[in-house]
Amino acid sequence: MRAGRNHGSAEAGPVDDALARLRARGQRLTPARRVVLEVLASAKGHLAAEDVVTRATALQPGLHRATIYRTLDSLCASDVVVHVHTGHGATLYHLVDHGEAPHVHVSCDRCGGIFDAPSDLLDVARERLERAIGFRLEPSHTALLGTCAACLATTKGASR
Amino acid sequence: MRAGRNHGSAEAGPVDDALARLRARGQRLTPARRVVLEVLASAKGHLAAEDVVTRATALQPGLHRATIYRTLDSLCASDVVVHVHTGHGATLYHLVDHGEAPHVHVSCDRCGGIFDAPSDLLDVARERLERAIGFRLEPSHTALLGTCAACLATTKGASR
DNA sequence: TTATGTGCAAACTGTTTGCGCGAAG
DNA sequence: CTTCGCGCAAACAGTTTGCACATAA
Repeated sequence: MRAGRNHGSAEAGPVDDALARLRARGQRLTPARRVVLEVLASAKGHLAAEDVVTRATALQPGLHRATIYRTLDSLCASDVVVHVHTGHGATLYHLVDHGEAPHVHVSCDRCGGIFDAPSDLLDVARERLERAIGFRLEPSHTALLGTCAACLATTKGASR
Repeated sequence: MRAGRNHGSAEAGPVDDALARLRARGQRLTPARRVVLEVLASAKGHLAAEDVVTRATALQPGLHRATIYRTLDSLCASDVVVHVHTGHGATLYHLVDHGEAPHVHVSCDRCGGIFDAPSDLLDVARERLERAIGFRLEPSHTALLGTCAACLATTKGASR
């Protein structure tokens, strides 16, 4: 019998799971946080703070921009949510899914698409940096930039 | 007899060298561009656009912010200057030094410091990405994030 | 009851844009 | 002379902050 998607705490769903971890941290359990977590959980992907604002205020009108930024901040501080810098303006957020392998993010310069890559993608680089200059690389904190396959195909033939 | 710093076009200095390449591109040769190139050349490092604004307007008062952003843009388009996204707000610019090996940038989350790493640091990652999802990685377009040796030392003992 | 989160308005950083004048080629 | 760059003001995106009030614990 394989565990399937049975991980984290007690099969309660990612939101309740996250809420539980928040409470364990001594954090307050507010409607705003619940909503933000729900948005992140249902998005199943990477959202910019502004996207979270849009979706969260749709679920709960009156919820303020600033609150959401602060909420995302505190959720990150509690390791319930992680953020990725993309190089293009917006920081992306997503729920930490226990049981899901952490991954590295890759972003296309042209279409802005975000792609997931295996978490060990930067293992070699990490070790080299550590050894060479004592730098501790945080592989999933930055999205790597480049051009995705689809965009490359679009430009096929044009050298530049 | 070794070439020493004798590279690029005719030992004219990086600025004139860049200006020559600009002209070759059919680009106009304006005071603003000259000044921006001088700032970048003398900085010998990575400058945020705002830093360039400060230094350039010091050299030539009246030079406008917007002009500098546009200038940096066009210099990048002409491959005379390159930019790096750091994840923290500001994009960094530096002159393309012919003869100098291109390098990857690494940035410390805590102190914001920028460090150079060998250009082949991401070779493995680049090949894996290409093979796996056809993604063409641009290794020097993003700064990798993490914690530098100095900042790690500062926190020595504190687990978090 | 009390520390902590929230709503609101406003500021702030980094960057872009439309417009008309001016200067490089 | 014509095209391209420049100065200016203004807007823009993304995010942060100070303050007073509300509320989870």
